[in-house]
Amino acid sequence: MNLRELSELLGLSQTTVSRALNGYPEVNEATRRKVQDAAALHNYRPNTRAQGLATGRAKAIGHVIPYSTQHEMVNVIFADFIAGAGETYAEHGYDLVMSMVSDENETQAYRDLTQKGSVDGVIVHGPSRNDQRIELLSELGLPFVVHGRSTDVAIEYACVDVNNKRAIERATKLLLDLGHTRIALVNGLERMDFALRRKEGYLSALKSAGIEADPELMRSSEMTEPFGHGSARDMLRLGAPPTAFICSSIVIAMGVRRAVEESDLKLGEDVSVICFDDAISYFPNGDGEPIFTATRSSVREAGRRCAEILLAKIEDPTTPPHQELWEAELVLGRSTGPAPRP
Amino acid sequence: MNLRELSELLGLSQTTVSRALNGYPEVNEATRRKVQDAAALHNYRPNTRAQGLATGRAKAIGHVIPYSTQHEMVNVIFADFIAGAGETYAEHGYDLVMSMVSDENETQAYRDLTQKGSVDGVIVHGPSRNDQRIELLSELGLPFVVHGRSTDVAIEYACVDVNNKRAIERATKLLLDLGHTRIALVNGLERMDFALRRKEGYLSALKSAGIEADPELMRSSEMTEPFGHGSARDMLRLGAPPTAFICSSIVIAMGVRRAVEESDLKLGEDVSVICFDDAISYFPNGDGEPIFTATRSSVREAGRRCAEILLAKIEDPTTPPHQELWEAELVLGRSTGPAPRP
DNA sequence: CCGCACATTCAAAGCGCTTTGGGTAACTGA
DNA sequence: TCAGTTACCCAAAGCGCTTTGAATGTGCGG
Repeated sequence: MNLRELSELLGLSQTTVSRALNGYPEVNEATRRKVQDAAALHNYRPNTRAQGLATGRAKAIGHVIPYSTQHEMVNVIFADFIAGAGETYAEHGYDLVMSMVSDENETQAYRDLTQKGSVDGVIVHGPSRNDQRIELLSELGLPFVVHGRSTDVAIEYACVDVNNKRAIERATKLLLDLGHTRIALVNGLERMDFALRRKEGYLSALKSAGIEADPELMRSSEMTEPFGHGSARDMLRLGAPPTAFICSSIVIAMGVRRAVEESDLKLGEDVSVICFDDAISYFPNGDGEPIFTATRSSVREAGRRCAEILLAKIEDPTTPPHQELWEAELVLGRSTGPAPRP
Repeated sequence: MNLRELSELLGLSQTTVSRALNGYPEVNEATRRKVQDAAALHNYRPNTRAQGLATGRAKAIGHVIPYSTQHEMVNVIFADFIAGAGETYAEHGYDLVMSMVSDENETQAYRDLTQKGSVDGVIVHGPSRNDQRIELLSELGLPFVVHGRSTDVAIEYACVDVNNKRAIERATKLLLDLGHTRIALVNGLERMDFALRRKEGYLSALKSAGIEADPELMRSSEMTEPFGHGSARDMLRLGAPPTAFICSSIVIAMGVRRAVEESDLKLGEDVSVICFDDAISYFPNGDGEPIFTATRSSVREAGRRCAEILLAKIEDPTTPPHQELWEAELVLGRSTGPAPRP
């Protein structure tokens, strides 16, 4: 059933039917009612492509996901973000289109997306320092919101980010206050902006305490469980092992915990762990009392918020770039305790 | 730059330009070259919506994701599946569109998708027993592939599934052979077809060994870490605790391990664990020797395969529904050992 | 030199929708 | 009664592409 058929059925023009359904005022309420009923009855839904072609809007938001053996973009965190954003899209009648592209084609992918007109805007994931995509997108004039931030970018852009530096600074401070001096940082890939900022926070807290950072206690990589495990295992074998770990993700923390337990050490006693908890739905940080002491900020909520900001920007392109910086809460769990006596 | 502009620029008709770019034979090779060069130079990309409207194909595959507080569809496993499917889509020039819908609207969502013509086909996720979506989709004539299977569905449909029953049957058998008799099953939601089949495998193996299933040793829920943890903790407190666990997911297994360690028991000695390992990229089952003994089947590979089958079906609608049943491999890790002497 | 086949190219219709720019009829006030 | 509104509805253009059907030019055998 398309518009023409429906209008013929009703003995009305396409114009009137279209207007009736889209809530325009210049149509009699009785007529509108009739049209709506008929539309519902025949399960009429306007063809998106035709509608898009006519209006110039795609009613869809793009998420460009580079795939490579280097870095897994489609991960646990991403999944939760998508879930949050997706709900918001749904509420506003937008679709989510994911474009997987091999890394080297990412730039082209944004160009294509704009040219092909298949989306009204995009979300930028996993910004690195001085991320080129931001400049590209503003140049292309495609509305976008960055999940995270990018240091050293001159342009004003919309984003939602957690105060990563502050969060990890506080976490480190807490461990220092508990008497720990050998504190390890098991971080995400340091070309990611969030990882850089977290490292800054870590370093800054150590510095304030007059402690020199030990390169042996800092690792960064893809945030998987085995990475956490391997890092902790190696570090715990050092001559002067750390008594505390800061992990950039709960997934890493789970790996660290495994290594701790394998070494017959007790979490929260012999070794303290604080992680950054993105409140991932499949890895809630315990059901009652949190397992890990953590800096917490819901990535799902971030997804929702990014979507809202982007949609607002699309509805009214004159809105200035909206930046939002969230403070993570520091919640106490069972994984931290005073530094063990030497 | 659109087709008209490009053709005017070249002094050719839109017809010729379109044909040149789409590889039709009735255009002079020299002309084609010129057109292609100009297109590349001006970064011309046909507008998807217009193209879709003209051809009747959307060049996009839909994934309908119900969101509810009941069940998290967008999870770790889903993310990896999407990654696999997405790569295949990309290779074939297809986009992936995700529609989030509240549960109760799922049926309508498929209807809408068909009507709106925004996708050429869909993937059905997480089929339950006698899943209504299958009938609906064949009725609607929208090509689809099911990831998993649905017991009690009369219609022939395309799917890619793992032999869940057989896999868990073998896993249970292994534990029985190792001398375990109190074997727990920590399963996914039993309205999911895969969970049902796994339970069948579990029960069938127990039965063959003449062991009666104990309801206290069977749990099923959303497959989160805390669920695994809680289940194992409770069961280990029983008068006759299990000496082995079968977990429907590596995520559950991680929770079980936590509970085991909290009880000061040793994994692979006091308690054995076998899990179903979907080879999720963020939770590889160890880097060298697997952590968990596991029945393994890559969900990402399944994503790829589902996509291929679906695209083939779309290219040639006459292809009969292709069903594919994979056997999971049973790989030995460090989490299993002989049953402890009582 | 003619007629025919073939190779190229083009104009125009159509995909299903929105929206512009009228129309027509009914209603208003003088 | 009549001009001026107002309310309602419509025909047609246009979004950017593909594709049908026709036109043009070219080369060939006769």
